Amino acid sequence: MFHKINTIKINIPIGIFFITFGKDFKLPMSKAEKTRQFIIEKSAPIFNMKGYAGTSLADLVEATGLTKGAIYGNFENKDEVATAVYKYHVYVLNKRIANFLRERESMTEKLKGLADYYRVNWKSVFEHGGCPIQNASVEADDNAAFLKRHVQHSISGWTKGIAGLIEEGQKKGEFRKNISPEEYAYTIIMLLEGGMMLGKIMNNHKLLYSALDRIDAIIETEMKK
Amino acid sequence: MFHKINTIKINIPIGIFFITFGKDFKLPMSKAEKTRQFIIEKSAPIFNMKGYAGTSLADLVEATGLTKGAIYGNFENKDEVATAVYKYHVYVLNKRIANFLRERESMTEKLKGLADYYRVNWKSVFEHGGCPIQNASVEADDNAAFLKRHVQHSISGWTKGIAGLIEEGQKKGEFRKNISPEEYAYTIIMLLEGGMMLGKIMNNHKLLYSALDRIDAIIETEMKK
Amino acid sequence: MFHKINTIKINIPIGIFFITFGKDFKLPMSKAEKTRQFIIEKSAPIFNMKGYAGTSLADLVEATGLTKGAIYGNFENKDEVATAVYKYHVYVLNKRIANFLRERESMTEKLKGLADYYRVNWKSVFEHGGCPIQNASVEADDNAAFLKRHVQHSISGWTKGIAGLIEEGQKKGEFRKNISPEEYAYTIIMLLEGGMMLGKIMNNHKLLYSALDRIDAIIETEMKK
Amino acid sequence: MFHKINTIKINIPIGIFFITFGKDFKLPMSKAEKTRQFIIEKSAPIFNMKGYAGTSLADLVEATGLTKGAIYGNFENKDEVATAVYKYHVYVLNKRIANFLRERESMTEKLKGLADYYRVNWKSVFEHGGCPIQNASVEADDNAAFLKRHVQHSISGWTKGIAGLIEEGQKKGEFRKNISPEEYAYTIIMLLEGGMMLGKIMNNHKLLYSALDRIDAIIETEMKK
DNA sequence: CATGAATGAGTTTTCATTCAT
DNA sequence: TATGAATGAAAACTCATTCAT
Repeated sequence: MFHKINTIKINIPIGIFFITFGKDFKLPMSKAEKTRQFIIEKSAPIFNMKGYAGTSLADLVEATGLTKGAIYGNFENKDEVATAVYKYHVYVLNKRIANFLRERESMTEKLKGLADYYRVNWKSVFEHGGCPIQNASVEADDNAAFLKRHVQHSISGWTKGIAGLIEEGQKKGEFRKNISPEEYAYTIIMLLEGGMMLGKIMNNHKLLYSALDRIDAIIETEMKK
Repeated sequence: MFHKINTIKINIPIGIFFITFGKDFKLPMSKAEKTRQFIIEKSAPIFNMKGYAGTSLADLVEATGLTKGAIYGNFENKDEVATAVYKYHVYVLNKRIANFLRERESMTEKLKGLADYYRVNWKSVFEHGGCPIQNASVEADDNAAFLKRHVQHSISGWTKGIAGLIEEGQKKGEFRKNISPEEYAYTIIMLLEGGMMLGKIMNNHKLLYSALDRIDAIIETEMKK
Repeated sequence: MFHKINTIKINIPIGIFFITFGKDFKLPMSKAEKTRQFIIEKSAPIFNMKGYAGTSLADLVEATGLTKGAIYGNFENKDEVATAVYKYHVYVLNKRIANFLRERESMTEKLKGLADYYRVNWKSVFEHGGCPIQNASVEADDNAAFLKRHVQHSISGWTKGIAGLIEEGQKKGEFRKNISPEEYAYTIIMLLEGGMMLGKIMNNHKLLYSALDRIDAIIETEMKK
Repeated sequence: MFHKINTIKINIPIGIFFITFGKDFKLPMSKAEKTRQFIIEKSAPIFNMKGYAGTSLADLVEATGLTKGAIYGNFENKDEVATAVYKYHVYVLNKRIANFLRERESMTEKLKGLADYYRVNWKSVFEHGGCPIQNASVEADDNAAFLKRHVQHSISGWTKGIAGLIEEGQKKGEFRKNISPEEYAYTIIMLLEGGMMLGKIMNNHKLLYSALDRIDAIIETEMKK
């Protein structure tokens, strides 16, 4: 569980990603923190499926079984719930991917593992409303402006994580030295998100797979030595 | 202007895209049709920026200067306005791209022109809320279900348009015969949408450009003979 | 058809009832009169089933196939339509009962025929919303005040019709001289309306029949010599 | 006051009527229950005078001094308010009649007391919109269908109450054994409702009295031994 | 700290009515 | 006279938020 995010920030590299939340350093959670976390976890799928504007406090009351008062006791307003939920989504995604990649050793394997993660988990992702970063990205841009900087931050983080992997691979001699790690990181993310979008709306995971295959091909033909 | 879309459907190939709206066959518009069209055009940017759930009838009243009654006199409900607006967005986008590509002769040029269109127009697209297909795609999937089939239809149409171009290029000997037109069409769309998403949320059109450049590279290295 | 009700009033005794509309003296109807009459006839069942407050102009538009403008061209407002419809209901009811009683010769037969009319026609009456006088009576009293005097007038008319029958029977020696025709008229109406109300709401026409049987019994035991 | 009607049902014979609400067993009311009851009591005369379709939420806001939100916090929708109000009307009517009859000992006296109740209270009943069962009966049948089963239920209840009285009288030797209690119960109700309807719309309580007198006469000549 | 109850401004939609054509 | 199109007020209902307890 993540908590105390406003008071204590600990950056621990887990696998490839720098996770901004404690892991082995969990402080015992106060009741308030537990409720806060409970609200976040129950609200997360709702926000991801209905969007920020489409989710009402009544939805959150239903999802949590708590009262509006309880929600407002733990969050200043709906924006703050949405923000916490968004951060939670990113945290969970990062952690899951980190776990998924942990046992892969070479950077090539780790990078390809990113695509594998979605090959394995596409169904669950589709069913829970798709990629939270994509959803937030599209809605935040004009309508839920308070989310924008968080989305930017998490995309930056993701980019840095992937670029770090590539750099590591360059150091280890797996990848060519003359490629831009950041540029390839962005390319991978674009394909991932583009594939996710098409696959989900068209009810056809093969479209996502096609994007993932292209990522593999890029690694194989453009990045590997 | 487009009108009579329900009664008279004329498929005219404009450039690469088959546009489903009259062109030289415009009937004189009734007052209702004019008002309907007026509402659609004034509402279009609002819906694209605020999303379906984020746009209220009061927003439409403000944008159009008409009364709620007038809007409900011309549309059955908010869904129907949103649907008409979405179709309008797709129509306009198709028409603009068709115009943009008109003078390009080879299929290679036309295909690359698609990327060029966004190189030229990214700013205006960003300012008006981004790609309407992307926006609708993300929101329609779970929250605005009534839009989903329209989004699917327009993505299919777009795919067919691009695939048709590639086939034509294959016939003309510009492109390799052993590639799948549809698969490459989807790849191009994914890169476009992925690049659009990243470029917009990060306030950095160079990220979009990077996707567009990769489209060019794919044409050059994988498609051309 | 009835028409010109505002300009020419002809009281003709048809059977027992004095009908306030022309019968053999129909003037040729103007187009406006025809439309007016058409609106009344099509609206009549709607008002009887949904009530005055529950019937909207949209309902009338749907029922008539005409436009709101057409309705407002022929009636000053919804009240006036409702009033005309109410009068029409009363007229039709009176006429039907008059027809039903025409061939009965003795006043006893005519009086019992009133009950018979409902024994025969209860189903159709139930299906079209029940007794229009009862409906209007209940609604007019507080909510549709403009109707009240018309309801009073028609109940008076109905009372006078029945009382007239009884008087005639007294003159002919069928009925006792010492009973009050008006009082018995009211009693018959009360039983009719009470039976109608119970029968309809309980979905049980036998309750209505029970009221009708009591009317017969009263005639037999209290009125007949 | 009545409350907890859904959780605890206590049937106590009060006079002739079995009342389905606690009497000496009142639990302390929660604030919500108090507000709910407050809304019901303030809304009751409005609904009885204006009818279901004719009563708007704004009317209820005005009558209660509460906000729409407060009303919707205590009732799911307008239907539910109307239903609760109808039940309240029936409850109050039953209780008042039960009180009125309490000290009468013989069943004959109780039965005649029913007519007496209206002889005494006709004015107040007229002023508050008439008989709520009649009003609901007429409107529920076609327009406010959700009320129909409640009206049927309360008419059944009323019938059973009166029939029970008659049976008791039969047992006690007051009434003839060969009459159908239920049939006479219905006859009494019909006369009551028919008289109420005529008396109210004609602004003439003597018409109601005439129905009440006939009830007395029926008891005297047909029921009593 | 959480609840229950309320607020008031907001939502979408429908109303009776009007009026230029 | 009838239509098509609009109005503006009102309809039912929901929203995010507050606060006494």
